[in-house]
Amino acid sequence: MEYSIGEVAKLLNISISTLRFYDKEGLFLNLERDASGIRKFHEKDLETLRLITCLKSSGMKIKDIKEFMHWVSLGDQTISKRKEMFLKQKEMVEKKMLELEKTLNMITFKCWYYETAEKDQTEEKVKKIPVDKLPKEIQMAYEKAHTS
Amino acid sequence: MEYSIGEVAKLLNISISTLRFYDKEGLFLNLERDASGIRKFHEKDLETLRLITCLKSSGMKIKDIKEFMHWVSLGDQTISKRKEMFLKQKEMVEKKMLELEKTLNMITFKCWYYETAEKDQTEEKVKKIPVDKLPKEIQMAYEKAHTS
DNA sequence: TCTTGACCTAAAGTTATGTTTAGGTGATAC
DNA sequence: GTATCACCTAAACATAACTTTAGGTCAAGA
Repeated sequence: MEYSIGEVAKLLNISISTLRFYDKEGLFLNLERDASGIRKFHEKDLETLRLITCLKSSGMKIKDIKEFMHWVSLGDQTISKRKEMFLKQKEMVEKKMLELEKTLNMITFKCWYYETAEKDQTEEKVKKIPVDKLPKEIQMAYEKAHTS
Repeated sequence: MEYSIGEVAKLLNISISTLRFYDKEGLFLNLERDASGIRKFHEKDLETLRLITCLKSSGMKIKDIKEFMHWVSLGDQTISKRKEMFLKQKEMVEKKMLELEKTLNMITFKCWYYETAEKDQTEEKVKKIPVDKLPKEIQMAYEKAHTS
C-alpha cells in the first residue's frame, strides 16, 4: 500500500508542510519518490511518523529524533545506543507524568476554589478557609500540589 | 518577608532574566519596587510564580496567563471566567496525561524491543515476533500504544 | 486547449519563550 | 577611592518547529 503526502496528512492529521519539513530534516529513511519526484509513503513511513509523534510528546527534539533515525540506518551495531535512548526517554516521560499529576492537583484545587467563590459571589470567604478545614480531597489535592 | 529577584531565582529555580521577562509581560500584580526601582517580591508573588509554573506545564501560553492575572485584578466580577478557565485547563491536562500514557506504552515496548535485540546481538529475531507472541505485558503496552 | 488540483522546491516569515548584550545605578568591602 | 556586586533597562539575538510565499511541473477533465 502506497500513500501520497496528502493522504498521509489526512490519515495522521499532520499538515503537508510539516511532513515535507520532517522529510527535509531527514526523519524518513529512504522515503520513496516516483520518477517526477513525488513522495510515496509506505507503511514503514507511517510507523516512523507514529514514532515521531510519540517521541515529540515525550519531549524529544527533532534533531535527536533525526540522530535516532540515523542510528537505525546503521543497523545492528547501534542497538545499544538506541536502547539507551529509549531508557532515558522513559525516565523523561515518567518525570513529566509526575509533574502533570502535580499540575492536575493544583488545578483541581483551583476548580473547587472558584466553584465555591462563584456560589458565594465572592472570593473573600473561600480565601480565608484554612488548609485543614478544606474538604478532605481538596485538601489532599492542595497539599500534593504544594510539595516541592 | 521580602525577596530580591536573585533570591526568588534561587528559591524557585527560575533564571533572573525569566523573572524579569515575566514581569515585563505583566504576570505579576502590583509587584513592589523600592525607591531606586529594585523589585521586592512577597509571598503572593511566589504563589503567582508557582501558579505560572503549573499553568505553563498544563500547556497554557504566557499571554493567557497574563489575561488570567488581569481577571484577578478585576476582582469578584470575573470569578466565573476564572472558574471556566480552570475547568478548561483541567480537561487539557487530562488529555495530556492520556497522551503521555500512550507515549509511555510505546516507549516501554521499545525498551523491551531493544533489550531483546541487544541480547540477540541483532534486531532480526525480535522484529519477526508476531504481536500475539510477545510477553503479555509488552503486548499490552504495544496495543495501548497503537490505538488511535 | 485551458484550467484545476495535487504535487514539488527554496527561501523567507512567524511565534513563543526566553537569553544575551551593552550600558547604567547604587551600596558595600578592601 | 576604587572595585565588585546585585540590581536596572531597552533592544538585539537565539532557537525550535513550523508555515507561508513565489514560482514551477504534470496529469486529468470540460
